[in-house]
Amino acid sequence: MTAADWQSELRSRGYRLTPQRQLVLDAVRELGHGTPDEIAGAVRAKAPSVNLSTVYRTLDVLQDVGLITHTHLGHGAPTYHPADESDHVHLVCTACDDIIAVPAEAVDQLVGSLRDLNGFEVDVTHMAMHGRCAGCAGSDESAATDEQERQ
Amino acid sequence: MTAADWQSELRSRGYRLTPQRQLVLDAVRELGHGTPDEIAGAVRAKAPSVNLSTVYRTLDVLQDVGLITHTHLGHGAPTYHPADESDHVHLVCTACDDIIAVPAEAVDQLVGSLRDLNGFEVDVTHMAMHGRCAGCAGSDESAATDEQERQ
DNA sequence: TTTTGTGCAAAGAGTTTGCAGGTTG
DNA sequence: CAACCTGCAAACTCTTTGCACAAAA
Repeated sequence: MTAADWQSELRSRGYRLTPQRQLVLDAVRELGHGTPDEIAGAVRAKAPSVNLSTVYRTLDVLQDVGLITHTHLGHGAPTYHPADESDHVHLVCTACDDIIAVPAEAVDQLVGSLRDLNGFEVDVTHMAMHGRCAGCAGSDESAATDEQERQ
Repeated sequence: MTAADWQSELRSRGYRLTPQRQLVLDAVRELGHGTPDEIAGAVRAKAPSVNLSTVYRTLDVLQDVGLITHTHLGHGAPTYHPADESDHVHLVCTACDDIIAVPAEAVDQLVGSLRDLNGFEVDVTHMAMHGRCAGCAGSDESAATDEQERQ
């Protein structure tokens, strides 16, 4: 998407073009993915005066316009990323906290069957799926289960 | 599970039996599912002096012992429920906030294919799946997409 | 020049933690 | 009576909001 594109995207929805909005969008694209806090950090590297609350408000605007989206990996802050990024599902290992991205096609069957059975249109990218990765599922079951996990 | 069962479950793990732990477990079973706050409310109906932080600590203990588990429906507080409850996946509609429970068997194929492809053992009950329910997916697409959703 | 956006500070939800005193085994 | 648990208050993370001023159209 070119600069003109996102600018007109904002304008057509009644939003104004501000340097802060450009900076936040740039930061999300630079980082690829990041929490509001990380994004604010990247923005502040260029413009130290930009406030955190502005970052939050701007993320909402950019999301409303459809330029970015967010995913919940767990209990913490969500991660924002450009909306045009290839769709993928996040698998979070509750034992080692590793995050694995798998192409959305891997869960096409699931999406299809939920649509057929319940008419429910799942957005698999919005919430991560939790479980145990290959390494942790194979190794000592009980030890890993004992770990603190508030996710 | 009988009273003796959960008592020995706690004891065998080195935990002590306290009235607070009994009350919290009872509350979770009574409610079927509830947030820490709701559970605290139910507990306080019987014992007003029980502190919220005790409820949090107790939920951790009961979960560690395997008597209860929790599910994340979205951005807010998690919901705790008895561990022996029949497994189901939660579908959360981002348009109308409706929550639909579907049997875990409905996603068996997904679990199987992720295990085969990545060796990843998904716990489908831990995180809800977001999307649009039959009613909302069918009706006015754009209007619903405009809604505020921070989940 | 009207409307929208920003910075700041304060407040809000949800959760954790240090500590002194109380309870369990 | 030793180890553990609880209540309380404070702190912490993440996010939202009211308001006065600044900037965009």
